[in-house]
Amino acid sequence: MSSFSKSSSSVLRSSAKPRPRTLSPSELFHHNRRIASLGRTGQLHAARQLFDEMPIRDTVSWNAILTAHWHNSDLDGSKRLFQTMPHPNTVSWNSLITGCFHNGRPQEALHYFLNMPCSCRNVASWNTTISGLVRYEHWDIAERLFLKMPAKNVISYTAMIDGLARRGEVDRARNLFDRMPKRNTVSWGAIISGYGENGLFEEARTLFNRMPEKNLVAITTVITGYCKQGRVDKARELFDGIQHKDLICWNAMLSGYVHNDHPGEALKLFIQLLETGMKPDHYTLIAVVKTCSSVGLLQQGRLVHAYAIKTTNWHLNVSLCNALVTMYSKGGCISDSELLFWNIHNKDLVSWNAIIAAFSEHGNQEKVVSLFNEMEEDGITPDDITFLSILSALGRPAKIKDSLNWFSLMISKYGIQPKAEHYASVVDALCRAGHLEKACKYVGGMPLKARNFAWSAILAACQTNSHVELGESAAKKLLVLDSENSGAYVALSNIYAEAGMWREVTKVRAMMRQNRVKKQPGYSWTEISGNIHLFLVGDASHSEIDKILCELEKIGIASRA
DNA sequence: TTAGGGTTAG
Repeated sequence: MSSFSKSSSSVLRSSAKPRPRTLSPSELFHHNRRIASLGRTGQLHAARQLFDEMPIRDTVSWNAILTAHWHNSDLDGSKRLFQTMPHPNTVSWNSLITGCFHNGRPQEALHYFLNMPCSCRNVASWNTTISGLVRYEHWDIAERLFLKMPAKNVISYTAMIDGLARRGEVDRARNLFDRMPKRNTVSWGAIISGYGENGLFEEARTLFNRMPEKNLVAITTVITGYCKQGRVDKARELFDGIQHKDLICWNAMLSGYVHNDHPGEALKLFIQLLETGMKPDHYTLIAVVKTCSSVGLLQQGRLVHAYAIKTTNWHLNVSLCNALVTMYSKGGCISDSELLFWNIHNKDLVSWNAIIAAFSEHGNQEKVVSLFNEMEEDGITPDDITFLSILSALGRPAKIKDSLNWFSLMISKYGIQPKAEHYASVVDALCRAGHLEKACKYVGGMPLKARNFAWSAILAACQTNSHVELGESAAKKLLVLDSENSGAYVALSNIYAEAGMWREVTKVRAMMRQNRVKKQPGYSWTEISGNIHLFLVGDASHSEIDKILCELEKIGIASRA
């Protein structure tokens, strides 16, 4: 009865053409393709509507809608479809496994793989599972499956090579590469990238030279390798030689400039990229935001933020948000930083580290600690970088007891091995609190690698406290570790000058000349209405220097004399 | 319709 009334009312309501009761094979094919494409482009609702309205469906239609659901973060929807679909095939199982991996559920993916009928498994099922496990760093199970799989193809070998290299076992990866029956450009790319990831740039370059057909992916890997070595000019040479560059390649060069502190080149390259008509993605924008961050171009950074909001319809990438949180903080706008942070839907460890570092740099100790607690309540486990921000915050103003407590908590409760920077933060706190002797004793118990930072902190403290004797000893220890440390010479010379020990000042300067040490001049800059104003110590070349000095005099930090 | 390599954030 109800079905009768439903259909009759729809007949009465609709003046449109009656819905066809079947589809031709070609129509079915096109409907299936449309569902897949809508699913891939984030239009799950439209995909589902089309699927629901289809008078007939085949397994391909079911697989397409199943994939569309997990593609749009609805893994449970995919699972329901899988249970109700009439004839699940190998592709249905494989798609579900892929969906589990894509939605952060590697255990479930493995469960489906192990429970699928053996007759149903094909080489893609094995490969999907192995590469997914590798992505989640479940190395041992991945390797066990690889050894167990009945017929390996070039994709299986490549997935395993990638896995071994990511695990840091690049020699084993190379061994597998040498033994694999057939190689293609992807396998070559995987091993070259593996060497690059492990910092073995020479090996990467040698293999690249031997590669039979050098494609864009391999060239991009080598560009990244050069940039990681700091050889941006070599990277640029390679980049300029590419005829048809894609966006990833542009992004690699761009972030190479950013990481090597060449903001001017980065911005020039970004403009060139825009001139090609290519549309920047979040990788591009992260590089630009970092550039703005490093040179204080807050207004331009805001424009990038607005552009990202507009082009993604507010679905901002989390890494880009993290970079923006840092940018606003470095630009002095901590409130914008915080506002943006709380609006990130899927905050990750880096997001929390970014906001904690922001408040740490702004000297807000209470906020740093309260954010740390909220982070834990949110189920995020802190890492060494989180603790670095906390320790750094507790040094200004110095809270010795807290600093030492957090330091031991980091080791005992969280199992994090302190790095040089952590020790340096504690030493810095001790120095700032005036406990210079205690700080020196503390350095004695530190690993050798960490001492460089620590002696620098002590030396700086000696300078502010005019502690000549300790300063001398700290500088000597630092210079034994790093004879070209210009900061050490300058600090020592300043300590002597402050104490009126001019003969010693002359000696230090002579030592600097002898060791050919040069002090890099320190610049500062600010951005006003899009113009950059650059300042150097003792520099009076600014067009409005008189006004500037007048203002500085008013606030008591300069004299026009 | 399912599987492998290159560019990210603190």
